[in-house]
Amino acid sequence: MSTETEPRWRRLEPDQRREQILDRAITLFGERPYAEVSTTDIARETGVARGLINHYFGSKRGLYLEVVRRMVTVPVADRSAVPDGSLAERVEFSVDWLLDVISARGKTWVAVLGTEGVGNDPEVERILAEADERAAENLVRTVGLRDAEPAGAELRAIVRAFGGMVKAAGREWITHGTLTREQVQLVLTDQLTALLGSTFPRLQRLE
Amino acid sequence: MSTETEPRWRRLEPDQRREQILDRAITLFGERPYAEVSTTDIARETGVARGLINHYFGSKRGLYLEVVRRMVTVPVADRSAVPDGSLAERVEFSVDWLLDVISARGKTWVAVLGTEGVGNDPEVERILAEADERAAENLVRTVGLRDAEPAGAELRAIVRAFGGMVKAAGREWITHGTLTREQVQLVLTDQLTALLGSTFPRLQRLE
DNA sequence: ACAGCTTGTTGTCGTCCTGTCAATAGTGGG
DNA sequence: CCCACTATTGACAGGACGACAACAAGCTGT
Repeated sequence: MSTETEPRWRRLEPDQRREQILDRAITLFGERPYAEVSTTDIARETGVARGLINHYFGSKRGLYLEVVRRMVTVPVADRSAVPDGSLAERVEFSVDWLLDVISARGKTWVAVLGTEGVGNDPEVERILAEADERAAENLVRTVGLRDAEPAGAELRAIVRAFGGMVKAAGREWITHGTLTREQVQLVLTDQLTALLGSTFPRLQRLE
Repeated sequence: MSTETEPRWRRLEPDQRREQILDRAITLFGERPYAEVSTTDIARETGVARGLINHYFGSKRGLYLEVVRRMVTVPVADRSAVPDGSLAERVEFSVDWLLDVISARGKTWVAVLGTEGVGNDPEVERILAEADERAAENLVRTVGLRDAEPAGAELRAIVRAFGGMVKAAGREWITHGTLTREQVQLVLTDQLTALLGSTFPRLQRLE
């Protein structure tokens, strides 16, 4: 009779375990509001002791911030595929690429950026602001406008504002189904073209 | 020696007490994230027993939903002051009115709509969706477009999307100070004019 | 003025959640 | 094969939330 010394738990690399917990947390935080998700739930579903969460992330809040950080990280566009044509063409390409990203994340993306709520949270705000900034910079470069040109700050600001419309339009498309992808594509392309080609120059003259 | 029988607590009208608690809750939820605000805090600052909160709002979550509902309620535009001129003029007027509203709420408004986070909360989402819808309807009427015209649903959808840019632009102006009110005014007016006058007609032809 | 009654308000109790920490047990290296 | 390292556990203490029964403020009718 072989004495089965089956271990009660496996010892993993810190990064692996960390990732494991983070994965479950992303799912759960995407399903219910913050307060409704207990660290006990996350631990049980991950199959680890609750204390391990605190060990890796410090606190429930720390884990939450990691989730947010992970979810809002937007991939960088492959700039080699950007056409050399007119502004309108480059804008069209960029918008299409943006919608691809949104489409790929689907409902998960909505669970992140779809819900706004009351509750001043400086940390979360900072994370989201940085993500927006990166996305805006990325878009500006992809479209081919010089970031270093005068009034670059204003340019990025209005592109960030445009980002707000991208999110809202994405929600109309993905969650509510009130607009088709083609319609969203048309609206955003039109708007961004007008913003960069017509409004932005006038904005500089305004000062 | 007059026996001072000073009551330990005053008995208020339900509506008054409710309002009192709600006021403090709005302040506190605006300062810290949901989990950091305890009902004990709210009760202490309001000067009532903690149990009273549960009596009036059922649960902490119930109180929170009331706060959200209260904060996102957008006033209705006074339509008698709307000019009869061209689309561009009416748009300009509407945007100016919108910025007045935002300006009046200031930092409080930002505390509400500024923070997005992870956490799928159907209730909150519904409240915000309804508020967006009302704001969109309101804007459409103010600008003078017939709501009943064909493709009214699409029209409201893209106006709701535009609302996302209004919020984001408002944040740039109010919190970050990266845009002036005049700049925001110009951007939003331009964008909305293009959206309604040029993009929307093409959108209908798309189907 | 006073007793009675309505109901706004309190305080406590049980349950659950979170953060800390010492103890435990996988497991790779010597 | 065994030991040291450390990933992981389990228990403990403080605190938060929701439920509920008891209490008292203040109006009402006499």
